[in-house]
Amino acid sequence: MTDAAALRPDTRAADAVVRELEARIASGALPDGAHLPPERDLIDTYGVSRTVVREAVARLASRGLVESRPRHRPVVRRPGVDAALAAAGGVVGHLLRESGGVKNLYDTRILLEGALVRHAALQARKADVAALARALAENEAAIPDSDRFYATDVAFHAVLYEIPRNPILPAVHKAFTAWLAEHWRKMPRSPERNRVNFLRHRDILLAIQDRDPDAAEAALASHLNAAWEYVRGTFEGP
Amino acid sequence: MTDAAALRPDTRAADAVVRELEARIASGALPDGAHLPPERDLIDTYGVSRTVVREAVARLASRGLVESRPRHRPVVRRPGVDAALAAAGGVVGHLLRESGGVKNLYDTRILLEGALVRHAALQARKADVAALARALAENEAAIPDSDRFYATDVAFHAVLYEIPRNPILPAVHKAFTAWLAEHWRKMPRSPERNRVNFLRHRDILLAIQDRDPDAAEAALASHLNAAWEYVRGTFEGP
DNA sequence: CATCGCCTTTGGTATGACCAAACCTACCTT
DNA sequence: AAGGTAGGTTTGGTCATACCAAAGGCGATG
Repeated sequence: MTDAAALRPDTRAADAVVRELEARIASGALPDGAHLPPERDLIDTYGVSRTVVREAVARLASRGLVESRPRHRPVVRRPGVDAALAAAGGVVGHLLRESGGVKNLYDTRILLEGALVRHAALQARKADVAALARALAENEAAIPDSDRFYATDVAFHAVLYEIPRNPILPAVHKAFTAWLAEHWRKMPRSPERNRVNFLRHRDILLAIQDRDPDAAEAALASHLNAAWEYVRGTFEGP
Repeated sequence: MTDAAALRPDTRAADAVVRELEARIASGALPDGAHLPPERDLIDTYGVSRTVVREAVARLASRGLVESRPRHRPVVRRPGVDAALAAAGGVVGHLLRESGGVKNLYDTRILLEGALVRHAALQARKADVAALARALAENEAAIPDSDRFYATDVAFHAVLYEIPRNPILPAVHKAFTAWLAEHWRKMPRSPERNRVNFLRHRDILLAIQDRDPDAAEAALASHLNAAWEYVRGTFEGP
């Protein structure tokens, strides 16, 4: 049965199994949430050794197609945008340790989020503005509690990523916050500081309500740049 | 995200080896380009079985920290932004097959690239404008040859991603073009069509030279949206 | 009916063996 | 001496088997 692999220059038998399982997942034969057959079943299904099966499953797991917890059956996960970014996450962790890595990632975020607020200012529907207002209200209510404030802060920005209704964007936001969270936790927090950030958020919302993309972008840039100044000392010099 | 599993302690011996090797790579003890010690050496270095060593190496490979060709010694690759996006690439391939996947990715590109041309209009240095002009000239020269035109087209856009001097952005561009290339190849090409695209590129450059971000963004959006209309029929209906 | 404990299943690891490709070295040819 | 070549050695890929420990199912028990 391994002869199927012999046709391709695939010297690795595991790749053949990966493709088989990939196809079974894509075709729905292995629906999302189901768990993979036991390794010992796959052995005689594909006529390969357990070594190969295990390597194949490991590859699927690393690509986010299955989720394998230590002593459990791997669970099929139809690939989502999250999975793609989670796959990238491993390397990103290293990149952030390199000099300037955090800054580069943060700058990228500013660039993208700037475009988002412009988009919001031009395209946001009533419901979007309402969602922003709601998030802002919760943000204000959380000013005394720094932990809760951080959560509502993230939530406010998250709304911006949802407005274009492109599923890639919320996933990118989740990835950004996850990757940067470690550093942001070190940032000194206080109700006064929270209030400043809340006011910036309010400025952004007001500019969006005014349908003024330039003002919205400016408010956002000033907000994010200020936050950067506040945490930069955590990793690098001047 | 899926890091919920990260809460649990590593019951896997392989993960320990992964961390060891990761550290050796990050510390430079295993410099970029060097190859990993033979599996049989790692066995007694870490006192584990070959099974574990092999699984560990496979994990490193899937994270892009080492590059393992079938019958060769794995080569250490210090992680770069490319590696991160390459890791995501496997899943993205599946996403693009889903309905609307290509559109979502392309919209994200438009959003980001719109921000880039705005940035360019406001911040581009003389050298950047010169690079754009050079890329544009090559683009024009390639109008009769559709293959070469495609290459110079990509190169022109690439310059936009280089202007902010943030290494993440060129990598993102490479990823975008790689992921979308498959579909773009199906687009009908012709010198007339090439000329239209060249003119759009020229509009973008002119707007940047005029330091007019709104015009630059408008030109880019119109350019990319037109391209989309041209290829949409390839995957989905109206 | 809920609970507890045993037994089976199943993933994680360890050995040891074999093959084929890649690598290296020493020898031979020119 | 330079170049190429044959043979042995290294090394990754695969297989088979065995054992362990945790997870899950099943039945006995209170």
